[in-house]
Amino acid sequence: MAPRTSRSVPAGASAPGVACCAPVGSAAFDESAAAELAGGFQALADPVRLHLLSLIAAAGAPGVCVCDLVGPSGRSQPTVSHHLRILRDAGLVISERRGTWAWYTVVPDRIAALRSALA
Amino acid sequence: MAPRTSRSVPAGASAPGVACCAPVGSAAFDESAAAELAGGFQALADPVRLHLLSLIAAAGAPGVCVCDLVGPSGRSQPTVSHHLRILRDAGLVISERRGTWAWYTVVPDRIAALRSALA
DNA sequence: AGGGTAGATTGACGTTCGTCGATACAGGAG
DNA sequence: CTCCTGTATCGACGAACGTCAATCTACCCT
Repeated sequence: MAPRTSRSVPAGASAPGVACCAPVGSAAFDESAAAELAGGFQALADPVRLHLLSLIAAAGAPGVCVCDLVGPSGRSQPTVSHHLRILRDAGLVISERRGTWAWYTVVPDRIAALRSALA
Repeated sequence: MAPRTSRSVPAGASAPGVACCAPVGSAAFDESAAAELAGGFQALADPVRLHLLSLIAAAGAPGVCVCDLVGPSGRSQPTVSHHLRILRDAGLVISERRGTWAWYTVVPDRIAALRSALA
């Protein structure tokens, strides 16, 4: 029993031990929204990126120069650039060139969107 | 210049255009905390797991039977079991056997902890 | 123009991930 | 006890990830 397709035991579920499969009800969000959110969380799913993001966020409005991120991260400069690109592609930070240097700033709205998804 | 080790332009930084590297200040969190958080976010970094978690969360206190998760996820039963194990290892859900079936419930505190990390 | 530096890109390597089929492990039904 | 069903584990495979050395591009300074 329990026809393994979507819900089973539609209403009854009174017999003890046969009460499988409560009505899950709302399927929450669709598949594209899940992929969207997962992409955001995937950008956070790395200690180095989390560290970089915290450093950028702690700098506030002026942002942080990449030259101040390579050292604390303990990774090579290309690796830091790679992670910053992932954070930027995820919409969590934005980059701006000021002269020779590149400055990164957080996107609070994007972070808030991910936070609100964990309601 | 900019000795690429930790912060650069230690004091001077007076010449125009040489003002790189603002003081990042607080290093936010240490490395082990970053790994801890990253592990939590990594569990969320998959559309299937996000979908499963939303289904489990929508069920509330009674939880959800696995037999009701395989269908909506669109994945095979072993794959669903694999993802549920990852969610459980991350502390986001807990599993309980009721007779033949396994029921999953969310751990609100753990989710709240991840949400608060996105301050 | 020429030199020097900050940052991004490329290519390669080993590791981890997501997926499934096959199989093993429960626990109820007869 | 013996079937049967729901769930977890195992093994394997292709894809994606994190990392670095080497290289390239953009920009400032002289």
